[in-house]
Amino acid sequence: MTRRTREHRSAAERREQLLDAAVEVMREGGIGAASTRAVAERAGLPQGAFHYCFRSKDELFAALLERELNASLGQVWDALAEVRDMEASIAAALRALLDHVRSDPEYHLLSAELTDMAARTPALAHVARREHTTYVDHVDRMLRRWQESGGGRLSVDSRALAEALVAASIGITSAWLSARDDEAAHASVALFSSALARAATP
Amino acid sequence: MTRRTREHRSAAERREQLLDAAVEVMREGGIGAASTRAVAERAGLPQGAFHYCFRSKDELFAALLERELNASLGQVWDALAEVRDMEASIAAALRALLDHVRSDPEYHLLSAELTDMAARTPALAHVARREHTTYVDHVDRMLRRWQESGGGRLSVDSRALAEALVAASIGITSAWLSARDDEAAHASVALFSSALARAATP
DNA sequence: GTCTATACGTGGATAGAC
DNA sequence: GTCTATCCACGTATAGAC
Repeated sequence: MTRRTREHRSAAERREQLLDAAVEVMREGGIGAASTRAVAERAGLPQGAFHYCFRSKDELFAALLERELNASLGQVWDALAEVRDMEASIAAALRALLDHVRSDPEYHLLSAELTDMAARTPALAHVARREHTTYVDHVDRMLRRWQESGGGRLSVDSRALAEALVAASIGITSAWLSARDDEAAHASVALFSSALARAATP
Repeated sequence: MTRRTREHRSAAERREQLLDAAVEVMREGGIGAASTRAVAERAGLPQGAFHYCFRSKDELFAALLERELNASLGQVWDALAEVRDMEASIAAALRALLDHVRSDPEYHLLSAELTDMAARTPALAHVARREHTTYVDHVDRMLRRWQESGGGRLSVDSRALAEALVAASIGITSAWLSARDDEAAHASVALFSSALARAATP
């Protein structure tokens, strides 16, 4: 006497369920692996369910970008505001990020793929843009907080430094994902921390 | 009296023709758009032609990676060896790279996508790795040439600096592709040039 | 070598029963 | 809201004619 019908769930819940499933599938096989069938099956739903949660596959991608790209990688930068020594705090942030990437490469590979896709798709380009701006804003805020709470004074524009820190973190991440060279990555972290901290503080 | 049969070309030529077509198609629609049909059609060949030039689509991807990822972006770094002022020469290289990206964003978007794909695919991961290493090697060589030809002495390991320069260039490129913010990109170029040059020379 | 035709699978999306 | 069945377009690959 198995139950033939599924629990009744709200559309919103179903959407989340499908988005989670989409991430799982994509982590393993990239964006290309995320067919509506594969995603629905992973979510434990029949394929038809897909289309009363999302009008189309494109709609799922849009929702996914909104949800995932804003996923808080930001917190690795929070230490910036707290530690007094700029070099040490940059190094800590970059190392934390690198640890995160090394512990979950598939996710970061996916994240890169999603960013690419957003940048290429006219209808989604604004998401890529906004996400990047938000990220830089956050780092900028941490830098200004550090300054205001008496850590010291920056000799460069805080936003320019934030932009460079974000670029450095993307570069280190992406280099590691290609080469998987721990030593090289740590050397880059050290060099960037020392160089940027010295350039940014008097 | 139109000709019914096509010129007879060597398999090698056909392969190049298909690879060129694949790049064109992918520039416009990303990797996903490159079906064997689309590629063959773009090359002006019947779809069946695909399979006596490449055993499978995977084989085309492998060939494409070998050909495109080694495509010489390297030359933008050649100035490193020639200019005496380290900060100026780093800035020149990064600016040249940025100009290249701005003049052909689709190609660089594709390049990023190909790198991602290579990193994710076990059978191709070594290509991603080798390509990155080759790139860093090249920058490293330029730095040592600069040193040997009397430009000055580096106070850091040349390879570590090369690694950081490559990471910086990837980060700046990728940030620009997402945000399309010229001002931010130029600010990053300036900051990296000044910070890294000062850290690397006594 | 070159091309046509075709087999066969997969994917997105819909109609309509429950 | 939930699910099944199905349509149709597209994708890869192959067989075999020329």
